[in-house]
This record gives sequence, C-alpha cells and structure tokens, in this order.
Amino acid sequence: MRLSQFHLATVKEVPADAEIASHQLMLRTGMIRKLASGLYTWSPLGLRVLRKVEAIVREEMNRAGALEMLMPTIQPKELWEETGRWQKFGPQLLKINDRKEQAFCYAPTAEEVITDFARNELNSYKQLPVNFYQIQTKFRDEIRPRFGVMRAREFLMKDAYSFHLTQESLAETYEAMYQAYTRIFTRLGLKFRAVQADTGAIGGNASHEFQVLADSGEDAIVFSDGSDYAANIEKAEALAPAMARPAPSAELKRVDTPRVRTVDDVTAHFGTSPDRVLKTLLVKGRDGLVALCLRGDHEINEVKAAKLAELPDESVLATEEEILAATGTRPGFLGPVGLPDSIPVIVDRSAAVLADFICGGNADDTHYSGANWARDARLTRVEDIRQVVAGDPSPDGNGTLQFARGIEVGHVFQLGSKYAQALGATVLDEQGKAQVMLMGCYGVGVSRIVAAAIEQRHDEAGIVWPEAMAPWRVAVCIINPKRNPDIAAAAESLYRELSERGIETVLDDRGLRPGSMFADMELIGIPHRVVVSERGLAAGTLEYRARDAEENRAITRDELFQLLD
RNA sequence: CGGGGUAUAGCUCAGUCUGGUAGAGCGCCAGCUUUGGGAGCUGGAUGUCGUGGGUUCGAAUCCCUCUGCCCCGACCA
Repeated sequence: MRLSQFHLATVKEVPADAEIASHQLMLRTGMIRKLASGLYTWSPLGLRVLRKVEAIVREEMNRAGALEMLMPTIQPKELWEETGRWQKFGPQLLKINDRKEQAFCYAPTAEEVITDFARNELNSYKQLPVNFYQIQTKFRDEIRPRFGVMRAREFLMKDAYSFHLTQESLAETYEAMYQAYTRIFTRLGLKFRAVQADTGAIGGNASHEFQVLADSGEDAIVFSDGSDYAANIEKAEALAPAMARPAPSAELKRVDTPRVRTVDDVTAHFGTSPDRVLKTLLVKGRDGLVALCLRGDHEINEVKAAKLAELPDESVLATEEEILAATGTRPGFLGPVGLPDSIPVIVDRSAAVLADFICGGNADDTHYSGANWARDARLTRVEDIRQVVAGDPSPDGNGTLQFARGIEVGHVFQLGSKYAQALGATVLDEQGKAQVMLMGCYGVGVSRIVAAAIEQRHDEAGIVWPEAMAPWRVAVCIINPKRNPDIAAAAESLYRELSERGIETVLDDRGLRPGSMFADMELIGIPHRVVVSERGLAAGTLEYRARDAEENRAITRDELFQLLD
C-alpha cells in the first residue's frame, strides 16, 4: 500500500473521553471513530487489523472442523420467547419493531437461531457431532459502554455452537475448541491464560475463559505457581485449612468498644491481627436474613454466596433498619454469639477453624473476645464463601495462588441441553428414539481482541503490534526524495520486491518530514521500519529498526529479506 | 437504573461567576521557505455557543425543559 493512496488519519491530541491506552491509541491512530455511545466506525486502518484477527480465528475454527455460516443479526421475538430469553435477557436486549409492528431483537448472541436451524436440519445421530460458527456483529445494549471497542455495544464476535448426542462427544468438541483457542491466541502473539470460569445461571458442566493478561484488565484471575491451575476469581475455590479447630482456651468476654466498627478499628482496639477477628454480614435470604461469617482479612465471594440454598441468585446486604430490627444493633457490632435462632449462620471454611476469636457483641459499642464456635456461637453450616487471596493453597493441591488481571477475549462453555430442550431440537438415536441434543458454545470477542492486544502491547510512542495483527509488517520510509531522484526509485524497488515476496508493506510516499513519518509509523505500530535515504544509498545499506528496538541498524537488502522470512 | 460532571470551530479547550455583537492552540486551505524525530513565516476559511422555552433594550453567559456525551456503582465477548 502506498500511503499517499491510503486514508491515514492520525491525530496528536488525545480525545477527552478516552480513559485507557487502547482506546486512546485506537482513536489517535484513526483505527476507529465513535459514531455514538458504544458504536464505532472502523476505518480502513482499523479494519485491516480486525480482518487479521478474524482470519486467524476463521483458520483455526476451520482447522478444528467447525463449519462457517452466517445468521441474521435481526431475530424474531417468537424464537426468543420459546427459550424465555425475550424477558430474561433484560434491557441488554435491543428490541425493535418493523413497519408491521412485528417485534424483533438485534441479536446479542445466537443460541436461539442456531438451535432453530439445528432442529430443522438435524434429524439423525449420524449427522452428529457438528459444530457451526459465524463471525458476525452482535449488539448488547450495555448499561455503560466504555473503553472504546473493549466494551462497545456493537461488537464483532465469533460464536460457535456444537451439537451432540452424548456428553462424551460434547467433551471431545469442547476439548478441540479449547485447543483451537489456544492456537488462536498463540498465533496472535498475545500473553494469555485459559482459566476455569463459573458456569453461572445456565449451569452446565465445564467452562473456561481465555484471558489476555493486562494490568488494566477488568477481570481478576488467579493461578497457581506450582501447577497449571488457573481460574477466574469468582470460581477459584478456597480450600478448607488443613488444621482442625483448636479447643477453646480463653473465656468469653464482653468488651466495651465504643465507635469500634470496622475490622481495622477492632484490630487496633484489641491489638490483634484481622485473621483473629470474625466479621459477620447479614444478607437478605430467600426466607429472612442470613448471617455469613468470614475471617476479618477475607472478603465475601458473591458468586459463591449466590449458590447457597438459603440465598437468592443475587444476594443483597440487609439494610441498617432490617439489621436493627432483627438484632438490636447496627452493622459493625454484629456477631454470631447470641444471634436470634431464626437466622442461619453460614461460616466460611477459614473462619470455622478460628478459636478464641473476636466478634461483634450484637449490641451497640460491644464486642466479644475469646469467642468460640459451638461453646459460644451457633454454627449452621460451613461453606466456601470467600474470595481467595494471594498465597492461598492452590485448589489442586500444588503450589499457592497468585493474582493477575485479564481481559476476557474468549469463552468455551458446555451448555448441555438447555436450549435444545426449550426449542425441541432432537435427533433420532440408534434405537430410533428422539433424543434432545447436547450443545456447547464457544465465543471469541474479535473486536475486543484488537483492544486487548493494544492494552498489552504499547509504549509512549504508540502501539507495538504483534506481527500477526499489524496492519502491515513493514514500513518503507522515504527521506528527502526531492533532493535525489535515486532515493524514490530505490524505495519503489524495495517496496515492489517486498510486495512480490508476499510481505505486506506500506510505502510512506506522502513526502512528509522524517519526524512526522517516524511518529506515524510508530504510533500505528508497524513491526519493521526501513528508511531509504541519501546516506544509506551512498553506503549501499538500508536503515532498519524494529518497532520494539531502541536503535537503528544498517543492513543490506538481503539481510532484510532474511529477517522477514 | 442511581450518583456526579459536561455540551462553545474538525480536535483540545478558554470565555459563563460579574449579560454588551465569538476566542486560543492544533488541524484544514493558499503561497514562500524548509527537509533525519510531529518545522518556520505570511495570508485565509470555519461556529444554528446541544434543543426548546423564559427573563432582559440586549443571553454562550441568568432561569426552566428536553437531549446527547463522559465519569463512579450492579452485567458481559
């Protein structure tokens, strides 16, 4: 590509509404322009990158035996009502009416349509397993779109859906997809991690998220330093301490603690550490309030809490009034000792092995010291309800847990029969009996990958693309062509030869001053830059610089070709 | 959806408190000079001051309305 024939529209100033590096750089490079909140136009430059990602995803899906197709983005209400998701998906589902007042939605995902397709197309177990995918625009009416295409409302996603007669077959395809995803992110040149994920409300058996590692990532992930265990923090199990609960050795003592409310206050007041303190949360259960007890240095894991039988799918802390009515005190002085019998006391595994602990006194300005389970406080059940912390033992028994931040760019999921059941997608098995198919679904956030890559790979000058994603691999910059016609000719011939060798090259023939040219090429992150100038011409060399290198190198044409092969 | 902020040139913003005929930098156009890290000089174009209403002799500025956008919290590729 000759830049003089291209629309390169970089800007120096950082747009006011861009917070994170990838968003700023995508705007500054001109890869995207905002049309409205959460809606972006991809410029020719941005699209080149997006297509690179798309192509790799497509190749690896095909390699894994998946079949590409294309489904409409506008989908009829009736189908979504069959699965109950017309209501359940909530306001994220963009609903629209046509001229006949027929209701449709803009698809946020395509389980309904693919399952409808499958129930019509698939009749026999002999057609299974099969894995269909598409790379298609999706729309989710996010409450708060932000960070550019990282969390846009309209985005490009690869979504795949597999169909099976048996769980074994589903597990096989799941594994194949896991491997395909590993290949995709490896080829893209990104640092990533596959982590165990919570299967959420849908249930299902297995789920992994693929996370691109970046400090600005929105997800917290944990991994073991002694094995390949890795999980989303929501999912990571906090093992029960190996030790048994020590026998009580202290007397239960009521202590006046005016204005001592937080765990910090308590540790300061008693001169102890937070792991000797019990903190008690009262939440609204399905049937009255429920007490959740944790060690003072631990935090509640809401996903785990939501799985407790006593609690609804989304637990909410009790209000101060409710707490006052139930216990006679306020948050800050709650504890399991003397709590009304009607309130179940669910205790975290780590908190359950405390002895002689400090806890709230269930009366204003009062705490207990020397408290012990059984002897002083009722304990309904012990559960894993806390967030893991760095240094916890890995759930697989090998090593300890470390933390990292990630951007979720892929998700593989064993859906089971949920949608096939709802839509009556069955095939005949060997006995001629109708069987509801099992499904898996596998998503890749194609447009998000672009942002995630920039988030992981940028410096002060701009983007540092991995080779696989760069809009061009090589930039040929011409210095001062007017002073010496040989320069332009040399650059032209180099450009032509690179192109003939199949190396994607951009020729900066805009005639800009060197400073502007270099700044642009660095901003848009071209991995290799070659400068053709009078100096080099005289010496018979080219000036080469890798995007991530500090210095220029003088090399010959052949050395350049070798380097790029 | 709750809380906060903001809306003025293509972009970044000043001007609003204290009402008096619209500004800067960057970008853009023309010319000249310049050519190894976002050049210099000269000249030029560009605004329903987000919308609608009100107060006033007079509103970007004060009051009310609506809307867009951004930030903080709960959802997700």
